[in-house]
Amino acid sequence: MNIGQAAKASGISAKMIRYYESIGLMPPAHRTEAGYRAFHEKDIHALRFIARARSLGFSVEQMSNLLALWQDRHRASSDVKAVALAHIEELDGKIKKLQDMRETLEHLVKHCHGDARPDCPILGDLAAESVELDAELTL
Amino acid sequence: MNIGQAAKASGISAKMIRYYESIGLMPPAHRTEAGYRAFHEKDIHALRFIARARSLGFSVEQMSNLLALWQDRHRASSDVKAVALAHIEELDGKIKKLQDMRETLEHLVKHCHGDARPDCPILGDLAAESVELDAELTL
DNA sequence: TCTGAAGTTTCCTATTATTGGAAAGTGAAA
DNA sequence: TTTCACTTTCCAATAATAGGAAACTTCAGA
Repeated sequence: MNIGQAAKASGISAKMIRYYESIGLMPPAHRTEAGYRAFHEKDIHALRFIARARSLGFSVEQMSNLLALWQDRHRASSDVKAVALAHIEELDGKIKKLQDMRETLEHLVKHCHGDARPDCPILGDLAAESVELDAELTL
Repeated sequence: MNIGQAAKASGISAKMIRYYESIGLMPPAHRTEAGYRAFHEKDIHALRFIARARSLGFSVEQMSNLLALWQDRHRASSDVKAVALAHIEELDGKIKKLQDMRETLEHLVKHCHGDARPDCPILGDLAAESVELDAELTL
């Protein structure tokens, strides 16, 4: 199987397959005599594993852990669960941050006329004198 | 005001202040005879504006728009509102994506014993044969 | 006035995951 | 044999930020 076919079969671009190999997430692929990478079923499985993990937002480093656990038949499911839970917390943190931003912005938008007049609380907020920072300066 | 003081007063690191200047988000700072950047109140205002916008998740490009609107006394508040609304949609998209990931992962975690045994539905899901991709290949 | 510390300058590097391109080589079919 | 699609490696770019090096400036203390 060439890299192009492996890409189609796994949903990971050829570029990224080479990249994952270069950083050691995937082991060096076998090669044909001419130097073409040759992928076997086992490799495709690993690539799909990676694709799925990526779609769940795992970083390359986390995927590296997951792959190691996956390939260790004697892993404890608690180890896997720990990685997953840590990732959930990470996701929660990001979600919270985005929701906070969204809320603030929503609030500002609600108070903006949104007409031809120039006065706008959104810009007003952005330009507000930040008293807190001044306070910090005097600490 | 030196760059270090400007950094403290605005909450933006000296590195980033130079960066924002280099990409044109901030106009070139005035210079002392020795070549040190000299910041005035007006600059600090702009930097704080940027800091606030950053904290709301606006990208450099969006901030560039907002700054232009801010400095245009005749802007229509509807223009500002449009930028903000577009950003809210962007945030919503990101939030949704993260929540979807979180949900899937939460579901998997719930079904994982999390003990010393090796069987784990999390890895099971990651390693699952992806039938959809095969189907796509035959299109 | 000299000296040293702290601040500043520019330039280069790295990060993360991904995409793009160029130049050269390979595969396969007509 | 030509041609087209594919592959190879290498280099560059993205967005926002951080780190460091070498050279220069400022300023306070001796």
